[in-house]
Amino acid sequence: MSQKYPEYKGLNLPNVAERVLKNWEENRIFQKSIDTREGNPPFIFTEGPPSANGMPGIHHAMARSIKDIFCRYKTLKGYQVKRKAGWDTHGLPVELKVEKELGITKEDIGTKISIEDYNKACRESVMRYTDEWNKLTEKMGYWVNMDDPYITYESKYMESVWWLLGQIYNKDLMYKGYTIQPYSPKAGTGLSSHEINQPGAYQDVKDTTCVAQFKLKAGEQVPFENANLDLVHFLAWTTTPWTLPSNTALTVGPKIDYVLVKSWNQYTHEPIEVILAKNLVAKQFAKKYKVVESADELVYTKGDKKIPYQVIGECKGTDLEGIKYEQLLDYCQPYEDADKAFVVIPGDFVTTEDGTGIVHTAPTFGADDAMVAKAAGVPPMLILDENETPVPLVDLQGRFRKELNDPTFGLGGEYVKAEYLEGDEAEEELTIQREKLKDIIADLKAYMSVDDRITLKLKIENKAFKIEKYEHSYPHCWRTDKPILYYPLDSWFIKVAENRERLVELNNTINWQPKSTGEGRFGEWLKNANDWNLSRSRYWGIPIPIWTSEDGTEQICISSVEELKAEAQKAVDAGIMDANPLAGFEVGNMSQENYDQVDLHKNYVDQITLVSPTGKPMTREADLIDVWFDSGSVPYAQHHYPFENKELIDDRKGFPSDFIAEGVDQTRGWFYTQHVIAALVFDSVAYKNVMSNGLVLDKFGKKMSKRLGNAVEPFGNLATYGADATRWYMVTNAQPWDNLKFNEDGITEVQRKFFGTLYNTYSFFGLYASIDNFTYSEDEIAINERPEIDRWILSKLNTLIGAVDGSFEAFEPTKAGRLIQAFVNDELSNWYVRLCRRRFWKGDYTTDKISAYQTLYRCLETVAILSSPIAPFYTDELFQDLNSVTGRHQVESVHLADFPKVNEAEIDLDLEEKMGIAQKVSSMVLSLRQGAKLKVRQPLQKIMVPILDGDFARRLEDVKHIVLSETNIKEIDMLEDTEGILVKKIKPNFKTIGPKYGKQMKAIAAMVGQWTSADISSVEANNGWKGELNGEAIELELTDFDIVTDDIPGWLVASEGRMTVALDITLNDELKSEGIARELVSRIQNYRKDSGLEVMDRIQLTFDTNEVVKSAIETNQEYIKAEVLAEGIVFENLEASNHLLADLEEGNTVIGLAKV
RNA sequence: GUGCUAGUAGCUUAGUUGGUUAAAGUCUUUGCCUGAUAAGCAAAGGAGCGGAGGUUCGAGUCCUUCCUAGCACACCA
Repeated sequence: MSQKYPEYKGLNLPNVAERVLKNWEENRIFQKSIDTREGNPPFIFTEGPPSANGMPGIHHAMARSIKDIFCRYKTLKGYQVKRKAGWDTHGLPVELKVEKELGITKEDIGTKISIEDYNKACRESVMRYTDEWNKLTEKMGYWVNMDDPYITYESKYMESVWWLLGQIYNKDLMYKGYTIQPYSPKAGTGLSSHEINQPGAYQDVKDTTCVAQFKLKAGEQVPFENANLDLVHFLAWTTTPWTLPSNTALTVGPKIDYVLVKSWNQYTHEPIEVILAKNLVAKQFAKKYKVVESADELVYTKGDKKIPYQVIGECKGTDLEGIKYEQLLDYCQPYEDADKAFVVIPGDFVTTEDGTGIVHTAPTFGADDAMVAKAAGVPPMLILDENETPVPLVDLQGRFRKELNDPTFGLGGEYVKAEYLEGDEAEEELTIQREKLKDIIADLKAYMSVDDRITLKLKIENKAFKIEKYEHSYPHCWRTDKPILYYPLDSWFIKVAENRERLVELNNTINWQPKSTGEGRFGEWLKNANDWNLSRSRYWGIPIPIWTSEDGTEQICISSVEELKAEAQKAVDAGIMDANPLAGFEVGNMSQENYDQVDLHKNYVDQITLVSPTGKPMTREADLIDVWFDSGSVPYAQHHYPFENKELIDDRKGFPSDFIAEGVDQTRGWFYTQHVIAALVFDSVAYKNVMSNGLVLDKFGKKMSKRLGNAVEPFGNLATYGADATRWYMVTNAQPWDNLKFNEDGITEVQRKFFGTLYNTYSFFGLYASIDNFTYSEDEIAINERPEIDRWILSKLNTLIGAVDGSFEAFEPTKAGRLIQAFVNDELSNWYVRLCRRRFWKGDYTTDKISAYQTLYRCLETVAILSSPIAPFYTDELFQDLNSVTGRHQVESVHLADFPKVNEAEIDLDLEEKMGIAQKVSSMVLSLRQGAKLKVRQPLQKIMVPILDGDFARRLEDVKHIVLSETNIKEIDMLEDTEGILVKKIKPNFKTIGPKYGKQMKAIAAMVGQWTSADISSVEANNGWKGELNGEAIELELTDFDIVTDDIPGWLVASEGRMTVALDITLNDELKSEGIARELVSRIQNYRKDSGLEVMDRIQLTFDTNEVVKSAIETNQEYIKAEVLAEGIVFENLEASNHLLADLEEGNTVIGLAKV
C-alpha cells in the first residue's frame, strides 16, 4: 500500500482510458465482475446482434453506452450480469454485397456459381469488420463477452431457430398463402413489411397517372334514366397504368353517391357520358371543363375554349354493382372464369378523397384488389405459361410477358418500370420505339416508359379521360433503391393477426422507456399487426425446415438435427436417397466439433430428400426464413435452447430479459420479432424493460450519412476525447430516447466542466493528503463531531446517492448523470472545497483536519462509484488511486465495488437549508461589493440582515461564520425589529388567493399595489385584511401576502426573494491596513509560486516601502507571517529590479523574499 | 396522408398538480478571487416559451388549429 496519492501532470482522458483498459485486461476485471457475483440474483441482459458487414458508427457507440450503463449499474447493485455478444450474419445486405463483389446477379447463383461457393463467400464476407467492431467495443468501454459470441449462421444457432419454428408450426400457427406482396424484381425477392419500412424506402416519385374510361358493355343497363348507353363509361384512376392490362374489375363504395355526367373527351373530342363519384366531379372536370345548367348550353365543337359538362343522373354505389364493362386492353384473358371478369364490384376501402371514387382493380398487383375480387368471385388476370402454370402478366424480373406484344407500342418483354432499365437499355429501346411509333410521333426524343405508351394508346383509342403527372410517395427496395412492385407470391406466413390481443396484453406488462414508444408506437402497431410473411427466396439464410411431397398432401416440419438425421435415414432405407449425409452427426453430442460437421444452409439441406409415411419423396420448400426471425430468436438460440441450457429458459433463469436496448430506427423489427416469438412459443414477454434510444444527428440536427460527409467517425472521436467524455456527453446532453445533436464542443465542455473539476478536486485532495500522510487509518469521526460544513456536504452526498440510485433504477441515466455533475461542480468543488481549502493546508493534523480529509475522501470515492456506469475509465482510476492508499475496499476496481447505501442519519435537511442561506447571502454580499467596486480582499465592518422569522435567525446564526469569511466582513447584524429602518414591500400571494377570490384577483392585486408602509404595518398588526371589493366581502390572512423588505435608506442593499442584505461600506484605518496586509499576502503568495518555492518552504521577507504600508505590515505582522510561512520580516532598501515591485497605496513597495 | 415525439436566450438544456418579474450552463463584454489555476466568483447582454385562436382572475404548462423537424405507420386506386 502506497503512502502517496498518485499525482498527474494534467488530465488526459484518452491516456487514462489506455491505462485502465490495460489494467482491466491484465486483471480480467470484466470476468471478475461476473464471477464475484456468482450465486447472486441475475440481471438478464440480451444483446441485440449487430451485423459485422459494415463499419461501426458513432450511433453504435451511443446505443452501446446505454446498454453498458445499466449492466454496470446492476453489477454494482450486486446482480450477476452475464452479457453474451452476438453477430447477425444472414440476410439480403450480405448477399447483395457479395453479388456485387463477385460481379454476379441472383440468376447466376446455382449456374455460374454453386450455391455452396456462394454461401461460402457470404460467410467470409459477413464477418469482415468483426475486428473493427471488437475494437470499438473495447475502446468505448463496452463490457460484453466477445470470446463466446452467438453467431446466427452456426449450426447450433440455426437448430434452435428450427426448433422455434417447429413449435409455431405444430401449434398450427403457420400457413402457406398466395398473397400480393411487395416484391423487388431487381433484388429478386419479396420484401417484408419491416424492409418496406426501412428509412428512405418510401420516396416521392412522379408517375404518369391516368383516369381511364371503361366502356359499358353492350346490352348492359345503368341506373340512370336518360343515359345514352353507347356513350356510357366508368372513370377509374390509376397511378400504375402498367397494371391496366391486368384489370378484371372496378370497385365502387356501396354507400358512395355516383353521378352520370354528359360531356366530351378532351383528347378525341368525342361525346361521352361518364360515371364517377358525385363529390369528385368538380375535381375531375377542372381546368378545361365548365359546368352548364341546361341541355341547351351543352354544345361543343372542337376548338372551343372550354368543354361543357352537365350532371344528368345520380345513384348509389350499390346500384352499380354487377354491371359489366368492356375490357380496357384485351391482350389476354384470365385462364379461368373469364366470363366473370370485367364487372363492377363493391369494396369498403373505396374513398372519395382522390381519383374518381371508382377503383381500377387488378387482383394480381394489389392486396386490396385481390381481396375484393376474391370476395366477388372475379378472377385475377392469370394466364397459363408454357408449363401450363398460371402466371401474372408480369414476370419475376418485372417485365411484361410476351403475350402482351403490341405491334405499335411494344410492351411484351419490357420492364414495367423505367427504373429497372440499366446502362444503355433505354437507348436501345428508344431506337426500337422511334421506328414503331413513327406514325404517331414524328420525332421521338426520349425513351417512353411502359406507362407513357399505355396511356398514349388509351388516349388515341378514346379510353383515357385524363392523363397527368402525379407526385406521390411509393415504396422502394431498400437495397436496390428501385421501386417495388406489388406482386403475387407464394409464401409461408405466421398467424400474427389472430393473436393480436394477446400480443397487446403482454406488451402492457413491459416497461418501455420512453413510455410513449411502448404504449403509442409499439402498442398501436401490435393492434394492427398483420400476418408475418416468413419466406425469402434467397440463398444465404436459415432454410425453412419444411419438406413437402410433390402433390402437396404430405408434409413434415423438422425441428432438430437429430430429427433430420432420423428422417434422412428413413429415406435412405426407403431407397430414396443413397446415403445419409448426416451419418457422421452424433446425436446428443453437443460439442462444437460435432456440430461443425453439419451445415444447415440451403446448399446442404436441399440435397436431402425425405420420405413421407406413405412412401412419397418429399423435397424442401425452396425459401429461407426472414432474417428478422433469426434475431428474434436470440433469447433462446444464443443458448442453443432447448438442446442445451434448457433450464435457463424453462426455469426462467435466463429469460425473459430484464433489459434490452436498441436504437429506435434499427430495432423496431427486433423488438417486434422477439415479442411475437416469445408470445407465440412461450406465451411470455421476451423482455421486461426496454429502452429505445434516439438517433445521433449531426450538430445541425441533420441525419449523419457517409454521403453528406457529416458522419462522426467513432475511433477518432474516442482517441481525441476519451470514451468517458463522449459517453458522459451523450448521456447527459439529451435523454437517450431524444435525438442527439452531436456537437464536439459539447464533449469539450464535459471534459472541462465535469472531468476537469473532478480531477482538480482529486488533485487538491491528493496533494495535501499525501503531505499529511492521510490514509484513512484514523477512526471515522462521528458525524456530530464534524464541523457544519462537513455534515452539510455529507448530507448532500447521501441525498445524491439516493437520487442517483433512483434514477438508474428508473432507467433515467440522463437524470443520474446531471445530478452527479451538479453535485461535483456546485456543491463539492465550488462550495465545499473552496470554503475548506485552509483546513487542508493550514495548521496541525487535528481532528478538524482529519474530518476534512475523511469527508472529502468519501465524497470522491462515492462520486467515483456513482459515476462509474457512465464513465467507466476515469472513475476506475480515481477509485483505485484513492483505494491504493487507504485500502478501504477489498476490490481492485470500481466496477467490483458495491453501490453506496444511503445513510439516512447523515441527511440533515435543516442543515442543507442553512447552507442555502449562507450561499445566498454570500452571493448577495459579493454582488454588492462588485457594485461598490470594493475588492473582496478589503475587509468591511458589517452587514445587516433583516430577520424573517425565528427559523431564519437560528439558521443564519449557525452559518454566519461562513458568510463572514466568504465575504471578508467583520460582523453581521440581524435586525429583528425593523420598523422604521426597513422599507417593506407587499405582494398578494396569487396561489393562495386565486382559488378563493379568483374573479377579484385583478382588483386585489391593484389594491395591494397601492398600499403604503402604514397599510402594510396595519396588515401585519391585524394578521390579515378584511374588507369589501366590488361589492364582495373579502377576507385575507397574513399568509395570503408576501411581505419582503426592500430597502434600508442610507445603506447599500440587495434583495433576492424574501431575503435582504445591507452592506456597510465605510472604511476605517484598521480595515484599511488589514486590506493592505491581505493584498500583500496575495502578492507574496504569487511571488513565492513564481520563485518556484514548494508549498511548505519557509521564507524570510524584506520590504522597502512607504509609511502607510509599513504601518499596515507592522500591525498585521503575525497574520502575514502565518499566511506566507515567513520566519521574519525586516525593512531595508531594496533594488527593485531584483525583487517584486508592487504598486500599493499610491507608492511602490519592493518585496524581497529568501528561502530559509 | 395518419400516428408518436420534439420545437423555451446565438448554442445545449430545466421548467412539478396552470399562480406573480421564465431558470441553468455555454457564449459575448466587464470586473474580481485564487498555492485546485486550460479552474472559480460577480455583473451586464440575450428568449416571452414555433405561429394563431380559445378556456381561465391567471397559460411555457390545458384545448383547437396550423407550421417545422425527426421517427414510425400506410393497399392508398
